Amino acid sequence: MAVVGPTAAGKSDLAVDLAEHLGGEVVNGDSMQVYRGMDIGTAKLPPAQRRGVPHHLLDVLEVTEPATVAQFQRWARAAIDDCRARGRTPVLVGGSALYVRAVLDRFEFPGTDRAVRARLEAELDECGPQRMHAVLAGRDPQAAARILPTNGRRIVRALEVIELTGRPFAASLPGHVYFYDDVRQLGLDVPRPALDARIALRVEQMWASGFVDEVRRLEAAGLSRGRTASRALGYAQVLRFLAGEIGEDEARERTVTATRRFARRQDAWFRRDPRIGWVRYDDPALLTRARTVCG
RNA sequence: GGGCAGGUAGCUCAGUUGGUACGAGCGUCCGCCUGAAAAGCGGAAGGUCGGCGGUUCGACCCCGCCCCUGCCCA
Repeated sequence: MAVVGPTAAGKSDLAVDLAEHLGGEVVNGDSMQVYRGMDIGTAKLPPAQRRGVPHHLLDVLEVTEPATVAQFQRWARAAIDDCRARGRTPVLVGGSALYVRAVLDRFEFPGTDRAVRARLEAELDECGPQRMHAVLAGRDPQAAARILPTNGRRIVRALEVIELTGRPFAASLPGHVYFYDDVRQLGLDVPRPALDARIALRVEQMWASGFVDEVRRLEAAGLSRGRTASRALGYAQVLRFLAGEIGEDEARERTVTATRRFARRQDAWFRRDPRIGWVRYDDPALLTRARTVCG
């Protein structure tokens, strides 16, 4: 069972409800809640609100460690297998669309290599994306055609994969085909205006709950050195505030707008997946409907 | 009542010494996305340039009046 949808839609609570009703356990499907200490800013469900339902893949990384989809895929599948082996229904919950798909769908990630990656990134810095794209076009015209010449990140990864595997890089997502036999996906549908209001409220509550102090603590533990964690919504903005680059109010406002944009991107990912059964976030019979979707 | 500053995209503002608004940031909408994905990248829609009149071949840019906003003086 998977619960997806944009941020601030109420996925975490619903996941606990479902897990209780299904006799299951929650598997986190959120790219940032995997970090220990990143609690307020990721709206991680506090232990007290988990009502005794086991949660997997929360707090498994230090903020200085990079997170990757491929590693997450292995962990999540292991957690899912573990639940099933014990006869418990895994409820994957999260808004990181790529993470969720990587777990649920037939996704295979070609390997990576620190040295190769570092070299290509250095080249990108020197030559710029346009010239790297030209190189890619020479090695894999198909991939080059699918990747914009301005997107340095994707160009580098494509070149890395080609170099490591000696094969062309697909450069496009696989189809919506499940890796598991019986998967149900529930999407929480929140109309834009309501979503925007919830995001604004959430950010306000984050600040009121001591978010800035949380970031300050994590920064002391090396947050800004973390390649992945330092980019998290809110954390990135507060780090800039702590560095004196912007004011605190500006950091908060930017967190709101960046989160709004993120929510729209999430929505775009999930809306495209025809397998998701949508339920209004404010449906009075939310749980009943959700259980219907569960089959 | 007088003076000054300003009224240009949904918002904040740039801009043209008079010749089709080059706009920018934010917002909005849409798309892409395979080891950083709460990341990265792309595209689109939006303006009768406050109103009316005048000068001019031609005004958003000049002149007059009016309206609105802010500040200052009475």
